[in-house]
Amino acid sequence: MPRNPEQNEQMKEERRAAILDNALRLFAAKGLAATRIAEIAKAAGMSQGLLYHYYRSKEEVFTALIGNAFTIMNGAAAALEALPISAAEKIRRAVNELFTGLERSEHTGTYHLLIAAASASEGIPAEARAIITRESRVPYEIMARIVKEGQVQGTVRSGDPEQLALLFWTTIKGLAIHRAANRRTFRLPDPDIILRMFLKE
Amino acid sequence: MPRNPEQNEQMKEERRAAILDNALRLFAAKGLAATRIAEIAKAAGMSQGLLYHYYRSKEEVFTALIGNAFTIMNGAAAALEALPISAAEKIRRAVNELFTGLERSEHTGTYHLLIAAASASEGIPAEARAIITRESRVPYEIMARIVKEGQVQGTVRSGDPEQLALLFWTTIKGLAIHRAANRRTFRLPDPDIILRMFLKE
DNA sequence: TTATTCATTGAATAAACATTCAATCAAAAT
DNA sequence: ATTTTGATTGAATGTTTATTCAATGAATAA
Repeated sequence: MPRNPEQNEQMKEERRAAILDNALRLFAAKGLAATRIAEIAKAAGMSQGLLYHYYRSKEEVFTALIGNAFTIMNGAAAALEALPISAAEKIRRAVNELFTGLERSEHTGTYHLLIAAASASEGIPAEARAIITRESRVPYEIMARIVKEGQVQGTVRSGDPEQLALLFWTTIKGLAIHRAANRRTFRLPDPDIILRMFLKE
Repeated sequence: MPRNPEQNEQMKEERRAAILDNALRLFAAKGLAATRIAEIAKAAGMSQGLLYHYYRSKEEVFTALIGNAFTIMNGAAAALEALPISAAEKIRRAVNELFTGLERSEHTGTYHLLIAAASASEGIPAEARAIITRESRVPYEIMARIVKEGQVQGTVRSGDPEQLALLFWTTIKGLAIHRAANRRTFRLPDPDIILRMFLKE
């Protein structure tokens, strides 16, 4: 409809966003193979044909989402690491912010679920697999550095930093997945229980 | 080939087992929708037609696996609870046995992954969903009782037993999924780190 | 007005796949 | 030997679904 260059560009962005938002929800809930292009298009309020005007295939939509997921997650992790606060405080804040994201049903929680499912799944697009291989270590590495820093500062428990970082993220993943499976009844546990694994008391 | 009644029955059991074993691996790796009946049949060493002689549909195979998963997991949890040992010892043993299962790539680990993915996924067969709804609380309830028992015995940390049980299982789930996504590089962390969440030191 | 440019649609196409089925085959019973 | 029984096969069927495409519409430029 619009030909005004700026408006046009903005509408295209909105279309793209509508596709990605709805695809994220559907892919996270049902997986790549079980999600129908027709569903995504309908949920995004457009015809199937138009969706193909914006993305070349279902796989391309999926891959775009995987890219976004890591941009957001790894960006947040990097921002956390850069904060001018103690390592122990970084860990506390990480748990609290991740919990807040899960509680509010923000995209973040859904992204976590998408990544967890995609990482474990064979048969995802090669490009998506490449992104996962390249990016998925980042949060673990960042958390391992924070742990090491905290051990130097004397506030974080001793133990292999990589193991502690692994447990940090797998615990979060486990909660995100459990929440997805139990949206109705899910209540977040006390963050202090998790922090016990990492912080001296 | 065989008409001898016992041999016949045994071969049928082997066929069924071959179907279920291979379907478990494939469903856990790719999900229900992305797994092809042709793949399962080929992996199980039989024609597609024969598979339909044993199960009416792909969904029926899937549902059978979900049933088995809970039979095994909930049975193991119940057996653990019944052991004549202290609550703290039960928790230690649970972590160790689950870790052993994960380490050895036994079925148990794959079942955990299957259940985690299936629970979070919409679009699984109604009967499978019903089994999940009915059975999935069991391990949480058992662990909550063990925690409560341990709190009475003074060896388990204070805190809402249900929250502690939730964290116990979501942490295990998170590790199982991470392992599935990183078979090559995965190394189990020190069990004591997890036990810190639950046991007094 | 008319022409042009793209977003947009919905139906057509073609491939993938679950499921069915008619035909074998091998053992055991007669 | 012949018949019966049930496992087994592989090709045929029909449905579902991703993808393509020819046609439409709406805004600007000429």
